[in-house]
Amino acid sequence: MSRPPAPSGDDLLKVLTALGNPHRMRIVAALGGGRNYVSALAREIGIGRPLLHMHLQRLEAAGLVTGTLELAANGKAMKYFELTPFAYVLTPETVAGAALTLTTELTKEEKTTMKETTS
Amino acid sequence: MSRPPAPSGDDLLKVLTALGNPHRMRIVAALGGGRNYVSALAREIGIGRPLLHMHLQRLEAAGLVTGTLELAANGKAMKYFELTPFAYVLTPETVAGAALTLTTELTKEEKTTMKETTS
DNA sequence: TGAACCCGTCAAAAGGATCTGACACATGTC
DNA sequence: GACATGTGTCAGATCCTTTTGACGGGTTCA
Repeated sequence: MSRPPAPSGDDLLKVLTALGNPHRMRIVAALGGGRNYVSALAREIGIGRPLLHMHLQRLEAAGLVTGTLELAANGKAMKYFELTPFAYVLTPETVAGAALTLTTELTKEEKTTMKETTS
Repeated sequence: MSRPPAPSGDDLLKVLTALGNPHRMRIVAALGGGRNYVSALAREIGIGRPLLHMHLQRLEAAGLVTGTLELAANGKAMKYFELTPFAYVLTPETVAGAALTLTTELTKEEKTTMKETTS
């Protein structure tokens, strides 16, 4: 009876767009072997460091990985990333449930209204 | 012990990019209430018919929905879409496993090589 | 001081996804 | 025939994502 908590629509959307990319899937795979720092990861996967930086940001924003800036013994600052243990189930029901709480895709009128109201 | 079959990397990628879109999540939600035809769906969701057509194509290409062109009693041809019962589990392990079989993201050299070989 | 590492950010180019407004075709009804 | 319904497709505009190269900063070690 213990069911995983139903994610909000926006959260699930962030997770799906985060994982829906070959590079980011490979990053998850690479981090499966253990934590690693950015430059080493870039070499391992074979992409540039600024590019990897952006992908890691996206994964972290979705809550799938965690970055920690640490000072190594030699004094160098290194940012280690590791996997967050996540578990999402994708079925018509879970997707439909999440879709109900989506706040995205507002019409242009709604957007301008929100800007006016917020400002 | 019965484990859902591990999807290939390309398949999972298609599913993730298909579901990682607010409109398509809402389409899945709408089809959860039962099958429907394109024009009615477009009105229900509130988007244009050509746009919905494209989104349905993407969902069908990912194997999440199925379309059937039927002749209604009045002789009109109507395309009904319905949900395919799918179930994907997203964990670091499943993603990592799928990433190993990714064929996308070839380097430019590989791409040109394939073109030459294929032609 | 220069080299070799590490970190981050930025602007601009390139590519892909999304969206819209036409168009063409068919059918049944007023 | 005109109209409302359904189907599909297309070109072009637009927007978001991805990618690259060039910066800036920091630390150790020879």
